[in-house]
Amino acid sequence: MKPALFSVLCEIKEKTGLSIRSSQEEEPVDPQLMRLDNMLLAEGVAGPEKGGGSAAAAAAAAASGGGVSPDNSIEHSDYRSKLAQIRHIYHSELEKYEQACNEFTTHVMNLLREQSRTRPVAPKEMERMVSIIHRKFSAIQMQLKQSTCEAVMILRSRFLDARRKRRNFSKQATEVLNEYFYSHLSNPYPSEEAKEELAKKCGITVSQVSNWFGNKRIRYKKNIGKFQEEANIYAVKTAVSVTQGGHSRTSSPTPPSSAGSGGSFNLSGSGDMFLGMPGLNGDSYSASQVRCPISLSGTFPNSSFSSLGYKTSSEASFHCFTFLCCLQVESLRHSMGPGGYGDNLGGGQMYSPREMRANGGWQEAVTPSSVTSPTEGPGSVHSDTSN
DNA sequence: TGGAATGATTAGGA
DNA sequence: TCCTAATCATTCCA
Repeated sequence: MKPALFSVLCEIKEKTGLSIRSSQEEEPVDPQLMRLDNMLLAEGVAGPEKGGGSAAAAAAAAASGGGVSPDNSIEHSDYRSKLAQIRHIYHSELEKYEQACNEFTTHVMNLLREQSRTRPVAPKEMERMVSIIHRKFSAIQMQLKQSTCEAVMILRSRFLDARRKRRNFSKQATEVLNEYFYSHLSNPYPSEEAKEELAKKCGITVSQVSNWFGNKRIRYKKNIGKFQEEANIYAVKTAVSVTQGGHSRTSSPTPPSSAGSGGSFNLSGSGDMFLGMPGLNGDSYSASQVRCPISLSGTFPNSSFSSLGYKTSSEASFHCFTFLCCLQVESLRHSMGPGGYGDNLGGGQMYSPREMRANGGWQEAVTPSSVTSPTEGPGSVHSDTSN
């Protein structure tokens, strides 16, 4: 009687909702769980340990776009160790979770088996019970994954924040950048090649060079007066370096189209601008170059002259002025003759359309005030032939 | 220690 | 993609 009753009960159970419910249990994989899994995999927390942390660190470094600083390796190792810590905690928690899940499932299965002696427990019912337990545990697993992801994100943001810490460029680097800036004041938009050259010379990245020029342009434009003295110093420096090292070139300047004028960027010589040889940007005489002899007297600290090898400011002024007179003649010669500056700029050696646009905007805002001399007279030179 | 200087980041535009 | 302009965050210096 008992077995017969048992089998009938089983049959009834089969026919009722149980079968329906079991079909409903075939749920698709949770998309959120998938996202978390993917993220943990990408961050190197889940999946194979090999290269995970370093790959993520490298990715973070690449994302920041910063240069290679000596501290980078320290920061990377710090990031890696923290990530490894998170990974370790995650895996140990995951292990605990799996263990608990298995233990609980076994426990419930045992209970059901025991109960099956007194009431009908179908295999499907057992399966259903197991899946319910697994679902409950997967919710916990999701929480674990979520908090792990959060931890990684926090670590990452901290790592990137730390990378924001800046170091001032070396004096020499700033000097090089300023030299370029003031010698190309009419168009302070270095080409890609010039940026690379500057970056190499300064020991910084190209993007840092771009940042520097971006900041410099803005700050110069905002406060031209403040930068006037600096501009003068660099103009004289450049003039001196050219006159002292290249008088022969001054007396017989290389035509703008000649080899070497546009192709290579020579910072130390900086002859590009003064010798009627456009630099990489096709620059000719810029505002700063023209301004040089105008505001020399009175505005220069004596130290800047002595450091350049002059005894007095008037000596430097004279030297510079004489030089610019030669320049002026050359300028006229080039602008009138075929293959002069017009040709050169038209050829657009290093001018990109963007640069031309930007240049226009720059000159509109900057050139008038910087070219205008406060002291009109014999020493006053208006030779902005770059326009 | 506060303000200036400066490198980096971000949003929006062309 | 590069630029400007604004802003942030850090470093430097009197």
